[in-house]
Amino acid sequence: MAVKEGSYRGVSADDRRADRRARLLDAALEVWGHDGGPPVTMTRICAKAGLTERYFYQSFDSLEAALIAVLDGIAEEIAERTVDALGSVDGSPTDRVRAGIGAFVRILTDDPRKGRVAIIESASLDALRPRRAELLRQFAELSAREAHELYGPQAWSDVEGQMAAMMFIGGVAELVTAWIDGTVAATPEDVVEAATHHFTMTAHR
Amino acid sequence: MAVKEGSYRGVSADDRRADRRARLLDAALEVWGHDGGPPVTMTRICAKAGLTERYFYQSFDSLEAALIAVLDGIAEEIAERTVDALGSVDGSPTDRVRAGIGAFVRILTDDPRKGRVAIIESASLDALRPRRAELLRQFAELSAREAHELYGPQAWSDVEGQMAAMMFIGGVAELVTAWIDGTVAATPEDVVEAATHHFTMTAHR
DNA sequence: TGATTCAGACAGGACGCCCTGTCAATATGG
DNA sequence: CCATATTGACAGGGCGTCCTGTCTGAATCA
Repeated sequence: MAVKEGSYRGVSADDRRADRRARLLDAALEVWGHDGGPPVTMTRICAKAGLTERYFYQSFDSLEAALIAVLDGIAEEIAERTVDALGSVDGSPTDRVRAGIGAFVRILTDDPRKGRVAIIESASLDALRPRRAELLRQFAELSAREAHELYGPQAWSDVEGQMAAMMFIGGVAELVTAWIDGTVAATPEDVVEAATHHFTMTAHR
Repeated sequence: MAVKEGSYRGVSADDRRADRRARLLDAALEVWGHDGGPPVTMTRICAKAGLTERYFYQSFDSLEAALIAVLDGIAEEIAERTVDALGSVDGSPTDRVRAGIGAFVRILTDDPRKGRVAIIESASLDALRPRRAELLRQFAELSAREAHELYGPQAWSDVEGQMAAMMFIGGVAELVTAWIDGTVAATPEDVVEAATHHFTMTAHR
Protein backbone atom coordinates (compact mmCIF):
# COMPACT_ATOMS: atom_id res chain seq x y z
CA MET A 1 0.00 0.00 0.00
CA ALA A 2 1.02 3.55 -0.40
CA VAL A 3 0.21 6.58 1.68
CA LYS A 4 -1.97 6.67 4.73
CA GLU A 5 -2.12 9.72 6.88
CA GLY A 6 0.98 10.53 4.92
CA SER A 7 1.97 13.89 3.61
CA TYR A 8 1.16 15.09 0.17
CA ARG A 9 3.15 17.82 -1.45
CA GLY A 10 4.86 18.20 1.87
CA VAL A 11 1.81 18.80 4.02
CA SER A 12 -0.14 16.35 6.12
CA ALA A 13 -3.68 15.32 5.32
CA ASP A 14 -5.08 17.30 8.20
CA ASP A 15 -3.20 20.38 7.15
CA ARG A 16 -4.52 20.07 3.64
CA ARG A 17 -8.05 19.73 4.94
CA ALA A 18 -7.58 22.78 7.12
CA ASP A 19 -6.10 24.65 4.21
CA ARG A 20 -9.07 23.89 2.01
CA ARG A 21 -11.40 24.87 4.79
CA ALA A 22 -9.63 28.18 5.13
CA ARG A 23 -9.78 28.75 1.40
CA LEU A 24 -13.51 28.05 1.47
CA LEU A 25 -14.03 30.44 4.35
CA ASP A 26 -12.13 33.14 2.52
CA ALA A 27 -14.13 32.55 -0.61
CA ALA A 28 -17.36 32.58 1.36
CA LEU A 29 -16.48 35.93 2.89
CA GLU A 30 -15.57 37.28 -0.52
CA VAL A 31 -18.76 36.11 -2.19
CA TRP A 32 -21.03 36.85 0.73
CA GLY A 33 -19.62 40.22 1.64
CA HIS A 34 -20.05 41.80 -1.74
CA ASP A 35 -22.72 44.40 -2.25
CA GLY A 36 -25.59 43.64 -4.54
CA GLY A 37 -23.86 40.68 -6.07
CA PRO A 38 -25.49 37.37 -6.84
CA PRO A 39 -26.72 35.42 -3.84
CA VAL A 40 -24.31 33.29 -1.84
CA THR A 41 -24.40 29.74 -2.94
CA MET A 42 -22.27 26.68 -2.54
CA THR A 43 -21.57 26.66 -6.23
CA ARG A 44 -20.27 30.21 -6.19
CA ILE A 45 -18.17 29.73 -3.08
CA CYS A 46 -16.55 26.65 -4.54
CA ALA A 47 -15.88 28.41 -7.82
CA LYS A 48 -14.28 31.33 -6.01
CA ALA A 49 -12.18 29.00 -3.89
CA GLY A 50 -11.14 26.94 -6.90
CA LEU A 51 -12.47 23.79 -5.29
CA THR A 52 -15.16 21.31 -6.11
CA GLU A 53 -18.38 20.88 -4.23
CA ARG A 54 -17.02 17.60 -3.00
CA TYR A 55 -14.51 19.37 -0.81
CA PHE A 56 -17.18 21.68 0.46
CA TYR A 57 -18.90 18.75 2.08
CA GLN A 58 -15.66 17.60 3.59
CA SER A 59 -15.53 20.80 5.60
CA PHE A 60 -19.17 21.81 6.03
CA ASP A 61 -22.47 20.02 6.21
CA SER A 62 -24.35 22.73 4.42
CA LEU A 63 -24.14 26.22 3.08
CA GLU A 64 -25.54 27.57 6.32
CA ALA A 65 -22.86 25.78 8.31
CA ALA A 66 -20.18 27.52 6.29
CA LEU A 67 -21.80 30.91 6.72
CA ILE A 68 -22.11 30.32 10.44
CA ALA A 69 -18.41 29.50 10.52
CA VAL A 70 -17.65 32.76 8.75
CA LEU A 71 -19.76 34.69 11.18
CA ASP A 72 -18.30 32.92 14.18
CA GLY A 73 -14.84 33.80 12.99
CA ILE A 74 -15.72 37.46 12.88
CA ALA A 75 -17.39 37.24 16.28
CA GLU A 76 -14.27 35.67 17.71
CA GLU A 77 -12.11 38.38 16.23
CA ILE A 78 -14.37 41.04 17.66
CA ALA A 79 -14.33 39.48 21.10
CA GLU A 80 -10.55 39.19 21.16
CA ARG A 81 -9.76 42.62 19.87
CA THR A 82 -12.41 44.33 21.98
CA VAL A 83 -11.20 42.68 25.15
CA ASP A 84 -7.65 43.58 24.25
CA ALA A 85 -8.64 47.16 23.66
CA LEU A 86 -10.53 47.40 26.93
CA GLY A 87 -7.66 45.90 28.85
CA SER A 88 -4.87 47.97 27.35
CA VAL A 89 -6.27 51.40 28.11
CA ASP A 90 -5.51 53.06 31.41
CA GLY A 91 -7.63 56.15 30.96
CA SER A 92 -11.05 57.00 32.21
CA PRO A 93 -13.98 54.66 31.75
CA THR A 94 -15.05 56.84 28.84
CA ASP A 95 -11.66 56.34 27.24
CA ARG A 96 -12.01 52.62 27.67
CA VAL A 97 -15.47 52.71 26.16
CA ARG A 98 -14.08 54.58 23.21
CA ALA A 99 -11.33 52.01 22.84
CA GLY A 100 -13.79 49.12 22.95
CA ILE A 101 -16.17 50.68 20.49
CA GLY A 102 -13.22 51.63 18.34
CA ALA A 103 -12.02 48.05 18.16
CA PHE A 104 -15.50 46.87 17.26
CA VAL A 105 -16.10 49.50 14.62
CA ARG A 106 -12.66 49.26 13.10
CA ILE A 107 -12.91 45.55 12.45
CA LEU A 108 -16.07 46.18 10.49
CA THR A 109 -14.80 49.23 8.62
CA ASP A 110 -11.25 48.09 7.87
CA ASP A 111 -12.70 45.11 6.02
CA PRO A 112 -16.14 46.18 4.83
CA ARG A 113 -16.85 42.61 3.79
CA LYS A 114 -16.79 41.67 7.45
CA GLY A 115 -18.94 44.63 8.32
CA ARG A 116 -21.45 43.80 5.65
CA VAL A 117 -21.55 40.15 6.57
CA ALA A 118 -21.71 40.61 10.31
CA ILE A 119 -24.37 43.29 10.32
CA ILE A 120 -26.28 43.32 7.05
CA GLU A 121 -26.18 39.95 5.35
CA SER A 122 -26.39 37.86 8.49
CA ALA A 123 -29.76 39.45 9.16
CA SER A 124 -31.06 37.91 5.95
CA LEU A 125 -31.03 34.22 6.75
CA ASP A 126 -33.17 32.83 9.50
CA ALA A 127 -30.49 30.44 10.64
CA LEU A 128 -28.01 33.26 11.12
CA ARG A 129 -30.14 35.83 12.86
CA PRO A 130 -29.59 34.31 16.32
CA ARG A 131 -25.85 34.31 15.71
CA ARG A 132 -25.92 37.91 14.64
CA ALA A 133 -27.94 38.82 17.69
CA GLU A 134 -25.44 37.05 19.90
CA LEU A 135 -22.53 38.76 18.22
CA LEU A 136 -24.08 42.14 18.92
CA ARG A 137 -25.14 41.16 22.39
CA GLN A 138 -21.62 40.08 23.24
CA PHE A 139 -20.48 43.53 22.21
CA ALA A 140 -23.24 45.11 24.28
CA GLU A 141 -22.20 43.12 27.32
CA LEU A 142 -18.67 44.35 27.11
CA SER A 143 -20.05 47.84 26.88
CA ALA A 144 -22.42 47.21 29.76
CA ARG A 145 -19.46 46.29 31.91
CA GLU A 146 -18.15 49.79 31.35
CA ALA A 147 -21.59 51.20 31.95
CA HIS A 148 -21.42 49.65 35.39
CA GLU A 149 -18.18 51.41 36.12
CA LEU A 150 -19.49 54.66 34.77
CA TYR A 151 -22.96 54.76 36.19
CA GLY A 152 -23.27 52.02 38.73
CA PRO A 153 -24.53 48.44 38.59
CA GLN A 154 -28.11 49.42 37.87
CA ALA A 155 -27.24 50.57 34.37
CA TRP A 156 -28.70 48.25 31.71
CA SER A 157 -29.71 45.69 34.26
CA ASP A 158 -33.51 45.80 34.34
CA VAL A 159 -35.99 45.63 31.47
CA GLU A 160 -35.65 49.31 30.73
CA GLY A 161 -31.92 48.80 30.66
CA GLN A 162 -32.29 45.88 28.28
CA MET A 163 -34.26 48.09 25.97
CA ALA A 164 -31.63 50.79 26.22
CA ALA A 165 -28.97 48.23 25.37
CA MET A 166 -31.02 47.03 22.40
CA MET A 167 -31.28 50.54 21.10
CA PHE A 168 -27.60 51.14 21.61
CA ILE A 169 -26.44 48.14 19.63
CA GLY A 170 -29.12 48.63 17.03
CA GLY A 171 -28.05 52.22 16.66
CA VAL A 172 -24.40 51.33 16.26
CA ALA A 173 -25.32 48.60 13.79
CA GLU A 174 -27.37 51.02 11.74
CA LEU A 175 -24.64 53.62 11.85
CA VAL A 176 -22.02 51.16 10.66
CA THR A 177 -24.43 50.02 7.98
CA ALA A 178 -24.86 53.59 6.81
CA TRP A 179 -21.12 54.05 6.77
CA ILE A 180 -20.62 50.91 4.69
CA ASP A 181 -23.31 51.99 2.28
CA GLY A 182 -21.78 55.43 2.03
CA THR A 183 -24.94 57.06 3.32
CA VAL A 184 -23.01 59.09 5.86
CA ALA A 185 -19.91 60.97 4.84
CA ALA A 186 -17.75 60.38 7.88
CA THR A 187 -14.50 58.74 8.84
CA PRO A 188 -14.43 55.63 10.98
CA GLU A 189 -13.07 57.87 13.71
CA ASP A 190 -16.17 60.04 13.46
CA VAL A 191 -18.29 56.92 13.71
CA VAL A 192 -16.43 55.80 16.82
CA GLU A 193 -16.79 59.22 18.35
CA ALA A 194 -20.49 59.41 17.63
CA ALA A 195 -21.10 55.93 18.99
CA THR A 196 -19.11 56.69 22.12
CA HIS A 197 -21.05 59.87 22.66
CA HIS A 198 -24.25 57.97 22.08
CA PHE A 199 -23.18 55.41 24.64
CA THR A 200 -22.44 57.90 27.39
CA MET A 201 -25.75 59.60 26.64
CA THR A 202 -27.94 56.55 26.81
CA ALA A 203 -26.19 54.56 29.53
CA HIS A 204 -26.64 57.46 31.89
CA ARG A 205 -30.11 57.97 33.29
CA MET B 1 -70.02 39.64 -29.59
CA ALA B 2 -70.51 39.72 -25.87
CA VAL B 3 -68.95 41.76 -23.09
CA LYS B 4 -66.16 44.25 -23.37
CA GLU B 5 -65.12 46.30 -20.40
CA GLY B 6 -68.36 44.98 -19.04
CA SER B 7 -69.05 43.87 -15.56
CA TYR B 8 -68.67 40.30 -14.39
CA ARG B 9 -70.48 39.08 -11.33
CA GLY B 10 -71.51 42.65 -10.83
CA VAL B 11 -68.06 44.21 -10.73
CA SER B 12 -66.19 45.93 -13.49
CA ALA B 13 -63.04 44.55 -15.03
CA ASP B 14 -60.89 47.16 -13.33
CA ASP B 15 -62.43 46.39 -9.98
CA ARG B 16 -61.78 42.71 -10.43
CA ARG B 17 -58.17 43.41 -11.30
CA ALA B 18 -57.84 45.63 -8.26
CA ASP B 19 -59.47 42.98 -6.13
CA ARG B 20 -57.04 40.33 -7.28
CA ARG B 21 -54.18 42.72 -6.69
CA ALA B 22 -55.39 43.33 -3.17
CA ARG B 23 -55.73 39.60 -2.55
CA LEU B 24 -52.20 39.10 -3.78
CA LEU B 25 -50.88 41.85 -1.55
CA ASP B 26 -52.64 40.32 1.44
CA ALA B 27 -51.26 36.92 0.60
CA ALA B 28 -47.78 38.37 0.15
CA LEU B 29 -47.92 39.99 3.57
CA GLU B 30 -49.14 36.76 5.09
CA VAL B 31 -46.46 34.62 3.50
CA TRP B 32 -43.69 37.15 3.86
CA GLY B 33 -44.42 38.22 7.38
CA HIS B 34 -44.28 34.82 8.95
CA ASP B 35 -41.38 33.87 11.13
CA GLY B 36 -39.04 31.17 10.02
CA GLY B 37 -41.40 29.97 7.35
CA PRO B 38 -40.40 28.96 3.87
CA PRO B 39 -39.02 31.75 1.71
CA VAL B 40 -41.38 34.12 -0.09
CA THR B 41 -42.00 33.03 -3.60
CA MET B 42 -44.47 33.79 -6.32
CA THR B 43 -45.72 30.25 -6.19
CA ARG B 44 -46.46 30.46 -2.49
CA ILE B 45 -48.10 33.87 -2.70
CA CYS B 46 -50.36 32.69 -5.49
CA ALA B 47 -51.27 29.56 -3.61
CA LYS B 48 -52.12 31.58 -0.50
CA ALA B 49 -54.18 34.02 -2.56
CA GLY B 50 -55.94 31.22 -4.37
CA LEU B 51 -54.85 32.59 -7.71
CA THR B 52 -52.72 31.35 -10.54
CA GLU B 53 -49.33 32.70 -11.44
CA ARG B 54 -50.92 34.16 -14.53
CA TYR B 55 -52.81 36.70 -12.49
CA PHE B 56 -49.68 37.55 -10.61
CA TYR B 57 -48.17 38.89 -13.77
CA GLN B 58 -51.27 40.91 -14.48
CA SER B 59 -50.61 42.90 -11.31
CA PHE B 60 -46.85 42.76 -10.85
CA ASP B 61 -43.84 42.45 -13.08
CA SER B 62 -41.89 40.38 -10.64
CA LEU B 63 -41.80 39.07 -7.12
CA GLU B 64 -39.75 42.04 -6.04
CA ALA B 65 -42.31 44.43 -7.46
CA ALA B 66 -45.01 42.83 -5.33
CA LEU B 67 -42.88 42.99 -2.21
CA ILE B 68 -42.07 46.63 -2.89
CA ALA B 69 -45.80 47.28 -3.17
CA VAL B 70 -46.36 45.63 0.19
CA LEU B 71 -43.62 47.68 1.77
CA ASP B 72 -44.84 50.90 0.20
CA GLY B 73 -48.29 50.24 1.57
CA ILE B 74 -46.91 49.96 5.07
CA ALA B 75 -44.78 53.06 4.57
CA GLU B 76 -47.84 54.98 3.45
CA GLU B 77 -49.78 53.82 6.46
CA ILE B 78 -46.97 54.85 8.75
CA ALA B 79 -46.71 58.27 7.17
CA GLU B 80 -50.43 58.94 7.43
CA ARG B 81 -50.91 57.74 10.96
CA THR B 82 -47.74 59.38 12.24
CA VAL B 83 -48.67 62.73 10.74
CA ASP B 84 -52.15 62.38 12.16
CA ALA B 85 -50.76 61.62 15.58
CA LEU B 86 -48.37 64.54 15.50
CA GLY B 87 -51.11 66.89 14.41
CA SER B 88 -53.76 65.84 16.86
CA VAL B 89 -51.79 66.32 20.06
CA ASP B 90 -51.77 69.68 21.75
CA GLY B 91 -49.34 68.90 24.53
CA SER B 92 -45.68 69.61 24.85
CA PRO B 93 -43.22 68.68 22.11
CA THR B 94 -42.31 65.66 24.16
CA ASP B 95 -45.94 64.59 24.18
CA ARG B 96 -46.09 64.99 20.44
CA VAL B 97 -42.90 62.98 20.04
CA ARG B 98 -44.45 60.27 22.14
CA ALA B 99 -47.57 60.33 20.00
CA GLY B 100 -45.59 60.08 16.77
CA ILE B 101 -43.39 57.29 18.00
CA GLY B 102 -46.47 55.60 19.39
CA ALA B 103 -48.19 55.64 16.03
CA PHE B 104 -45.10 54.24 14.38
CA VAL B 105 -44.53 51.52 16.92
CA ARG B 106 -48.16 50.53 17.19
CA ILE B 107 -48.56 49.90 13.49
CA LEU B 108 -45.67 47.47 13.69
CA THR B 109 -46.75 45.78 16.90
CA ASP B 110 -50.51 45.59 16.31
CA ASP B 111 -49.80 43.59 13.17
CA PRO B 112 -46.48 41.87 13.74
CA ARG B 113 -46.48 40.75 10.13
CA LYS B 114 -46.10 44.38 9.16
CA GLY B 115 -43.43 44.89 11.77
CA ARG B 116 -41.52 41.87 10.61
CA VAL B 117 -41.80 42.80 6.98
CA ALA B 118 -41.01 46.48 7.36
CA ILE B 119 -38.01 46.05 9.61
CA ILE B 120 -36.65 42.53 9.42
CA GLU B 121 -37.49 40.89 6.13
CA SER B 122 -37.11 43.98 3.98
CA ALA B 123 -33.49 44.10 5.06
CA SER B 124 -32.93 40.74 3.40
CA LEU B 125 -33.38 41.56 -0.25
CA ASP B 126 -31.06 43.98 -1.99
CA ALA B 127 -33.86 45.52 -3.97
CA LEU B 128 -35.79 46.36 -0.84
CA ARG B 129 -33.07 47.72 1.37
CA PRO B 130 -33.28 51.24 -0.09
CA ARG B 131 -37.04 51.23 0.45
CA ARG B 132 -36.62 50.13 4.01
CA ALA B 133 -34.05 52.83 4.59
CA GLU B 134 -36.40 55.41 3.16
CA LEU B 135 -39.24 54.18 5.30
CA LEU B 136 -37.16 54.59 8.41
CA ARG B 137 -35.70 57.87 7.24
CA GLN B 138 -39.17 59.26 6.69
CA PHE B 139 -39.95 58.41 10.28
CA ALA B 140 -36.71 60.00 11.39
CA GLU B 141 -37.53 63.19 9.55
CA LEU B 142 -40.85 63.51 11.28
CA SER B 143 -39.02 63.03 14.55
CA ALA B 144 -36.36 65.52 13.54
CA ARG B 145 -39.05 68.13 13.03
CA GLU B 146 -39.91 67.72 16.69
CA ALA B 147 -36.26 67.78 17.58
CA HIS B 148 -36.13 71.23 16.04
CA GLU B 149 -38.92 72.41 18.24
CA LEU B 150 -37.39 70.85 21.27
CA TYR B 151 -33.77 71.72 20.86
CA GLY B 152 -33.51 74.21 18.06
CA PRO B 153 -32.81 73.93 14.34
CA GLN B 154 -29.27 72.67 14.80
CA ALA B 155 -30.49 69.32 16.11
CA TRP B 156 -29.84 66.49 13.64
CA SER B 157 -28.86 68.90 10.91
CA ASP B 158 -25.13 68.39 10.44
CA VAL B 159 -23.18 65.20 9.92
CA GLU B 160 -23.06 64.49 13.61
CA GLY B 161 -26.79 64.99 13.69
CA GLN B 162 -27.23 62.61 10.78
CA MET B 163 -25.31 60.01 12.68
CA ALA B 164 -27.44 60.61 15.75
CA ALA B 165 -30.55 60.19 13.63
CA MET B 166 -29.18 56.96 12.17
CA MET B 167 -28.56 55.60 15.62
CA PHE B 168 -32.00 56.64 16.77
CA ILE B 169 -33.89 54.89 13.98
CA GLY B 170 -31.57 51.91 14.12
CA GLY B 171 -32.14 51.70 17.83
CA VAL B 172 -35.91 51.84 17.48
CA ALA B 173 -35.78 49.28 14.69
CA GLU B 174 -33.73 46.91 16.81
CA LEU B 175 -36.00 47.42 19.77
CA VAL B 176 -39.10 46.67 17.75
CA THR B 177 -37.33 43.66 16.30
CA ALA B 178 -36.56 42.40 19.77
CA TRP B 179 -40.17 42.92 20.79
CA ILE B 180 -41.43 40.98 17.78
CA ASP B 181 -39.01 38.18 18.49
CA GLY B 182 -40.03 38.13 22.13
CA THR B 183 -36.51 38.90 23.24
CA VAL B 184 -37.71 41.69 25.51
CA ALA B 185 -40.61 41.14 27.83
CA ALA B 186 -42.35 44.48 27.53
CA THR B 187 -45.62 45.95 26.37
CA PRO B 188 -45.82 48.11 23.28
CA GLU B 189 -46.40 50.99 25.67
CA ASP B 190 -43.09 50.25 27.36
CA VAL B 191 -41.45 50.20 23.95
CA VAL B 192 -42.94 53.56 23.08
CA GLU B 193 -41.86 55.00 26.39
CA ALA B 194 -38.32 53.71 26.05
CA ALA B 195 -38.03 55.01 22.51
CA THR B 196 -39.38 58.40 23.51
CA HIS B 197 -36.94 58.62 26.36
CA HIS B 198 -34.19 57.56 24.02
CA PHE B 199 -35.22 60.28 21.61
CA THR B 200 -35.15 63.08 24.13
CA MET B 201 -31.78 61.82 25.33
CA THR B 202 -30.07 61.70 21.99
CA ALA B 203 -31.66 64.66 20.24
CA HIS B 204 -30.44 66.92 22.99
CA ARG B 205 -26.79 67.79 22.97
C1' DT C 1 -79.68 30.04 -27.48
C1' DG C 2 -75.25 31.28 -28.94
C1' DA C 3 -71.01 33.79 -29.01
C1' DT C 4 -67.77 35.71 -26.03
C1' DT C 5 -65.24 36.53 -22.00
C1' DC C 6 -63.61 35.24 -17.73
C1' DA C 7 -61.53 32.14 -14.07
C1' DG C 8 -58.91 28.51 -12.74
C1' DA C 9 -56.42 24.18 -13.50
C1' DC C 10 -52.67 22.10 -15.49
C1' DA C 11 -48.60 20.85 -18.29
C1' DG C 12 -44.14 21.64 -19.41
C1' DG C 13 -39.78 23.92 -20.64
C1' DA C 14 -35.85 26.66 -18.98
C1' DC C 15 -32.92 27.56 -15.38
C1' DG C 16 -30.12 27.20 -11.19
C1' DC C 17 -28.86 24.95 -7.14
C1' DC C 18 -27.93 20.84 -4.39
C1' DC C 19 -25.75 16.54 -4.12
C1' DT C 20 -23.67 12.16 -5.66
C1' DG C 21 -21.05 9.46 -8.64
C1' DT C 22 -17.57 8.52 -11.96
C1' DC C 23 -13.30 9.29 -14.37
C1' DA C 24 -8.62 10.74 -15.62
C1' DA C 25 -4.39 12.92 -14.23
C1' DT C 26 -1.06 13.41 -10.92
C1' DA C 27 1.72 12.59 -6.86
C1' DT C 28 3.41 9.47 -3.45
C1' DG C 29 5.67 5.57 -1.10
C1' DG C 30 7.19 0.88 -1.58
C1' DC D 1 7.58 0.22 -11.78
C1' DC D 2 3.33 -0.38 -9.25
C1' DA D 3 -0.42 0.17 -6.14
C1' DT D 4 -2.61 3.62 -3.66
C1' DA D 5 -4.14 8.29 -2.55
C1' DT D 6 -5.25 12.76 -3.77
C1' DT D 7 -7.01 16.09 -6.62
C1' DG D 8 -9.83 18.26 -9.99
C1' DA D 9 -13.16 17.95 -13.70
C1' DC D 10 -17.41 16.69 -15.13
C1' DA D 11 -22.00 14.44 -15.73
C1' DG D 12 -26.41 13.91 -14.27
C1' DG D 13 -30.54 13.23 -11.27
C1' DG D 14 -33.69 15.52 -8.16
C1' DC D 15 -35.87 19.51 -6.87
C1' DG D 16 -38.11 23.98 -6.80
C1' DT D 17 -39.00 28.26 -8.99
C1' DC D 18 -40.12 31.11 -12.85
C1' DC D 19 -42.82 31.80 -16.80
C1' DT D 20 -45.74 30.63 -20.79
C1' DG D 21 -49.19 28.17 -23.14
C1' DT D 22 -53.25 25.44 -23.52
C1' DC D 23 -57.53 23.66 -22.02
C1' DT D 24 -62.12 23.19 -19.65
C1' DG D 25 -65.98 24.94 -17.52
C1' DA D 26 -68.69 28.67 -16.08
C1' DA D 27 -70.71 33.15 -16.36
C1' DT D 28 -72.32 36.88 -19.16
C1' DC D 29 -74.87 39.60 -22.49
C1' DA D 30 -77.31 40.06 -27.00
